[in-house]
Amino acid sequence: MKMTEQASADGKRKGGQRGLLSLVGSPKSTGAPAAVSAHERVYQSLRQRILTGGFLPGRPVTLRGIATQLHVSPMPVREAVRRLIAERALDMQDNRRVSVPAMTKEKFEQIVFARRSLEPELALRALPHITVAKLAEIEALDEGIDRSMASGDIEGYMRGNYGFHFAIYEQAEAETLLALTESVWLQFAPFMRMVYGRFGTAKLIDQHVLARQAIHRRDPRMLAAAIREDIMQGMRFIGEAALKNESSAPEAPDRDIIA
Amino acid sequence: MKMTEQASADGKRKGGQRGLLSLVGSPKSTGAPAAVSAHERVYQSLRQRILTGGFLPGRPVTLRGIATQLHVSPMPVREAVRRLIAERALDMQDNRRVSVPAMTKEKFEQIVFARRSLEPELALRALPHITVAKLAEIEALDEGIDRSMASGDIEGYMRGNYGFHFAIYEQAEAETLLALTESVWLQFAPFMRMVYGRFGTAKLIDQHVLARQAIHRRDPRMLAAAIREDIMQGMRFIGEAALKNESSAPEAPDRDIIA
DNA sequence: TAGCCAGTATTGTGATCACAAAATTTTGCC
DNA sequence: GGCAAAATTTTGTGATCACAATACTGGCTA
Repeated sequence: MKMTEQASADGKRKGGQRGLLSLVGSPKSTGAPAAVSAHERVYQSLRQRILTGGFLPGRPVTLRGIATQLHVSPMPVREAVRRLIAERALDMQDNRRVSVPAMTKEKFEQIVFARRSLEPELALRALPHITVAKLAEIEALDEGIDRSMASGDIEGYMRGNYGFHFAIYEQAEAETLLALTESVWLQFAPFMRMVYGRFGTAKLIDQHVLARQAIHRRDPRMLAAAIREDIMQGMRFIGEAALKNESSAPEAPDRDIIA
Repeated sequence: MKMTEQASADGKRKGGQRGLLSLVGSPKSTGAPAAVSAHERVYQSLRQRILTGGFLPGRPVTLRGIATQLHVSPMPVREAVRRLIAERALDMQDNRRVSVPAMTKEKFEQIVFARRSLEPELALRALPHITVAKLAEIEALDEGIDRSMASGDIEGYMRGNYGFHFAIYEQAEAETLLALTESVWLQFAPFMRMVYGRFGTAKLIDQHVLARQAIHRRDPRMLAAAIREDIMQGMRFIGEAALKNESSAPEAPDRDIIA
């Protein structure tokens, strides 16, 4: 964990400088060229990193550390981190230490429930709006996933999997439900990454083919079932794998959840 | 609910001062006496105000304005507002103008779906953990609601209604699902308030009695049904009332309440 | 060797300043 | 009088500083 190219570490600088750090984060969905704020770029960058498992749960994430890595002052980092804490992607302990929270059995089970409640519905709502061009995009994404699985590229797999699901869900025109689902994904992605890191992606089966077929046939019932099945299969794999070595969690000091 | 003892409104102050303004916000659930940060107090204050409909949708909420009202610098307000934006309780337009977002038909429908998906489940999970003492609390809350309804105290009604539901849901020991639900409530509360402001609370029927009976009888099925029914009845009332004068909202008078 | 304790470095928090983009008000012109 | 353009104020954003609380490190004692 080292930081290349320290900038802005020098002395006096006047406020309001923008436009540095031009190629860090890509906006979540649209390709808007508009000038986004620094904290938005920081947010997107951290978000991407969380979704691909770039943070080890429990390992502290410091404002100044991120700031230096991203060549900004601590200020925009504070706002981005605060936002991610609100989305429950990050967690601040009473130490004031910020980190990706550890997974617990209870939390995991709630996440599965939330996914099952929300995602099939999103897919259902999306179906009528998925154009053939969009379907082609989705299929390309899925083939990328297969390549990542074969080559053991965990980060690529996770990015692809997220992309696949949300390429569908985003068509639902249901921002409110989508936002809830995004929060849920942010909460389990780091854990998913840890499990894959330990057990590899080789044993994974691509459950997306059924969903692709369902979209192609415009079959709502089949699509909802496929998504539901994908969730259950994937989460069961992760859950079981994690249970396997419940034994020696190096530093999992039985954190019960205090509001 | 006003803020006595203005502090820190004077000029120059060095950084890092805590502990002024000690009795503004009450923590969300626990009665922890710990020293909470300023932005936490600001957050709780804004949150309470949003949940009781203290902000008019669309009316801009300025950082410095809130800061002055709450006797803090703009800094903790920034963090609190950022957090509420992440929870979708507030919204920032591309003008950078922050306000409570307006309700749309689509958003409303998604909120109803989310509530139906999450809240009966929370009640179900809560049931085994509700002690008789807790039930007494819940019933007292409900009786407070009746009084508020009768006297037309909209803010009291809304606070009571929130209290009633979350007194139950908090017993579910399901923080993850609870957080999702809280975000949903933050999104429809201001709209709810607007509708009640126009049509009053007199026509409301207290649907909570069934839930109270279900808890008393320890009947899970009945409890889930009662919650579901409460959601549907309440949301239908609001939805229909709002449809009635789809025309134009006649710019309600200036209300400046500090939670 | 293990345990503790002081000293140091690091971290989050809050305040304040500077600046650009908006919004708002005032002015100027027909 | 009406309205566009200019001047002013307000607002969000980012940087920097100060400070208390926490984490870390080294050396010391038993």
